[in-house]
Amino acid sequence: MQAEERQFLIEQHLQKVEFASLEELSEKVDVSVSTVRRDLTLLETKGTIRRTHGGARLVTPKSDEFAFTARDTHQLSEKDAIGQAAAELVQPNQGVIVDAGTTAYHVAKHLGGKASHIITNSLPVANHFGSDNSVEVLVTGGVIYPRLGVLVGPLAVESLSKMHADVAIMSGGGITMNGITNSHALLIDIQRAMLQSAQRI
Amino acid sequence: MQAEERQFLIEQHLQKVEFASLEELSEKVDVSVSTVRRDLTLLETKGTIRRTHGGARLVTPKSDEFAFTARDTHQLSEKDAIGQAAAELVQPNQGVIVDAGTTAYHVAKHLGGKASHIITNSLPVANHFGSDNSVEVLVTGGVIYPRLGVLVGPLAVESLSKMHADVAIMSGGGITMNGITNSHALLIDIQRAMLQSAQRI
DNA sequence: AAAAAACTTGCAAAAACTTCCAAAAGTTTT
DNA sequence: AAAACTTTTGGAAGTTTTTGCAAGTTTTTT
Repeated sequence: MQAEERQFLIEQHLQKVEFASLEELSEKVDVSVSTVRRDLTLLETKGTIRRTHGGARLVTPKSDEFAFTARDTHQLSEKDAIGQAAAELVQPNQGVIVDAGTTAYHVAKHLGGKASHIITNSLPVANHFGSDNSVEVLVTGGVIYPRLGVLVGPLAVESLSKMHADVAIMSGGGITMNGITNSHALLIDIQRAMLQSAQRI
Repeated sequence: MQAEERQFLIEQHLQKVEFASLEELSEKVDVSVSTVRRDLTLLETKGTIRRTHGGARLVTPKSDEFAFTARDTHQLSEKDAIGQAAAELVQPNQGVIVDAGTTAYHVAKHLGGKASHIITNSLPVANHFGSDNSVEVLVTGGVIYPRLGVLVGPLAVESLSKMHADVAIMSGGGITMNGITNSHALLIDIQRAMLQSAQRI
């Protein structure tokens, strides 16, 4: 593979996952970490990415429109690690429901080329797969909950009840003795519907 | 094989794969690497290609991004003018259905703060109003038609049939003696549903 | 404050590039 | 049809670039 092609791949991969570790990239393009380092410094001077300790991240986050991505810059590498780990629980060619929420979003980023179809009520997730031909993305209907990019309301619940998936990736606001909780009332109806429609949560 | 034919093949191959190594090209056109090198320097002066270490790449990357926004850069000011004019046909606090398509998108941009609610199956339109509290945005469900960001399929049609709006902003692919036409078969069902659900088209 | 992980710098091996040359292929002249 | 000439091709020699590794330094974690 060519140096330029490699750099292009790195850049492209970062556009998808927003953050990537050196190891990850090294493995992805099959060269030593040293070379990836050199590529990253090069791409950095070009301005498209920014180097960080242990990896690199995109300079201009992909979907900046939603408040959720703004919150999202904290603990990015941790969330990314969670995302990667959770994505590994999904078997190839399974159908996956992806909840709205920052953590679920990070899981979704690692689902490209793995899941056969993805069901979501999250606009950021939908956007992320907008030009990815490898997965079929089903968007539930609904009204947009401003600033979060979540589709809510009867239409969302109703359409979810007609769908089915192998796995549902969901995130909760907190954990109590009685189970997982969430604060947004509108979201609860939807999460209930998701629980109904998936085999494994 | 002729030299010109060979160079044409190289160019054509690069148009497909964007990047190619010397080895790869040498094998493809069955000449030595030296000759490929010479061909590449020639093609480079011609301007269609750029040499790189170990190979060559296309000058004009047919790069990924939304086909939507790519198409969209052409005649931008004209489309914007159309958008503004069409948006003026909408009365304050009306409900508006917005079609997927670049022109309809430009109309939508002028609808903020005017329409009371917007119904759309276009992800770009949905994103545009994602953090706008002045309008309620209803997104139809459906599967994402890759690269265009349009929601299509039965769910999209079905959900549209349950909605109602005062105006529908729609765009067609062409105009014939028999009426307005559109090429994408999947989109036609949706447009029919939109026609049913709006008072004025 | 020590240990681990990640980074930088310098270096040697490997890969790729350029230049030059002789053989092969193609043209023109005799 | 042969001879003389031009162009193209493949390869060799020497130079430059790239790559992976090791030693030493800095940053992060425990």
